[in-house]
Amino acid sequence: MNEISEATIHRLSVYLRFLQRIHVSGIQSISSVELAHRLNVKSSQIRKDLSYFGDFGQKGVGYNVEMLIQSLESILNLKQKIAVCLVGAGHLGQALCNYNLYQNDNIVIEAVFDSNKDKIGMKINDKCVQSINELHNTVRKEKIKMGIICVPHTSAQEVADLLIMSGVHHILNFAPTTLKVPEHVVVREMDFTAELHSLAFFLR
Amino acid sequence: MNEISEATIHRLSVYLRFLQRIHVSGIQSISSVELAHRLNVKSSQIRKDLSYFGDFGQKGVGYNVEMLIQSLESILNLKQKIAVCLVGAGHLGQALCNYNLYQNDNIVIEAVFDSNKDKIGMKINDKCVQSINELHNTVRKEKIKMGIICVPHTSAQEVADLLIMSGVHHILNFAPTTLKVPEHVVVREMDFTAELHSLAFFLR
DNA sequence: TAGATTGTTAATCGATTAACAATC
DNA sequence: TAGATTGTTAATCGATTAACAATC
Repeated sequence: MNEISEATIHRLSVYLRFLQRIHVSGIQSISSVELAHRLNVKSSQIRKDLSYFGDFGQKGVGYNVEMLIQSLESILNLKQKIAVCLVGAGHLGQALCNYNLYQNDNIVIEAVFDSNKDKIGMKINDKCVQSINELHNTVRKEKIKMGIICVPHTSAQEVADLLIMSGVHHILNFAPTTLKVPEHVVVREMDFTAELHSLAFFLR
Repeated sequence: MNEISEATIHRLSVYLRFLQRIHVSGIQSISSVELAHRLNVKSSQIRKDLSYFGDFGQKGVGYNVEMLIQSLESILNLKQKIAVCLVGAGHLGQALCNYNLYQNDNIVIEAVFDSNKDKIGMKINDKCVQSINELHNTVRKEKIKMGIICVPHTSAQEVADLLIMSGVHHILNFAPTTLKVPEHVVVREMDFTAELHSLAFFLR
């Protein structure tokens, strides 16, 4: 089997989101051409992405929306609850906590940490902000699998090291800095600044 | 000349950020090998990325940090002020407004819009939240070139259309939805959910 | 001069796309 | 059966990397 690319996985998530929405609005079947048209990709791209994981369509007919949603959720590991922690309860961290409310999936922020004494004990979206010193214990107790870093860039590496030491090997990094991590750790960078710079470049 | 890829531009921004930091700490020269090591890329990647735009290094010596910063800022169009507007003054929008304070570049949020009457008139980081009805006029008056969308996914397309109609053709979209835009419009998606799903996939 | 490092070429690698046989 | 659409192959396209001559 060929390696599954990050780009493919990213698109599967986009497909899933769209399918969930049309499912709610009552659409029961869709073709790769129609899906491609709505999501600005090529239909062959969609069929290829799906083909890495199985046969989900029916020739001459298309895909059953409900069934494809189930399959994608299963592929993406979204059938079981995934406990996540968030480090850094500043503006962005608080926004992300609240944002999560809108999601209809099983990825749940179970703990929020900060190093600032003024923030500790504060309630955000029903979660009490804990001291970063609690991180190691809470991660174990709550079986936390993923970490979201929303601290200033000056402490992001330190936080990443702490997460990894505590057994969290899947990290979403909002801090504007490049993290150094061991090979087995998976990091995704949400690089707001780089995207703005890229837009600036294309202004001409 | 070959097409410059989006990936290259993204990396230039990452290089720039790192160089700015080491410049502050007094480092005056760096080689592509050292830079590559710190930023988890290959040194030949860095040299190739730069080669699209000119010769910035000195053989046998490396790159002058100050000079390379100037060159990258110029390439990325960051020498002049770029006026940006933000649509959607919810938690995320507010966080981004404040976040911007930390940036040392010329990309400045000049206006904030919302459709919610309770939000209009509110002050965020010294900017008064304006009604979305003002968008068209303010964009012209303030010469706004880029838009950041932070509204719920249900109104994101509508906001994108309004921005484009008002002359804003460079959009950073934080709403979890795929926008349909004309070919000449540049959109970057900050897809928080897709990144989380991608991490979920790699949990195994 | 010897050592270091660039800029660039050519090779490699991987991802996207078109095309079509299979089949509902 | 005729029309539609999948799953998959092979071709294309583009991006990354290794290697090295040039040169500081």
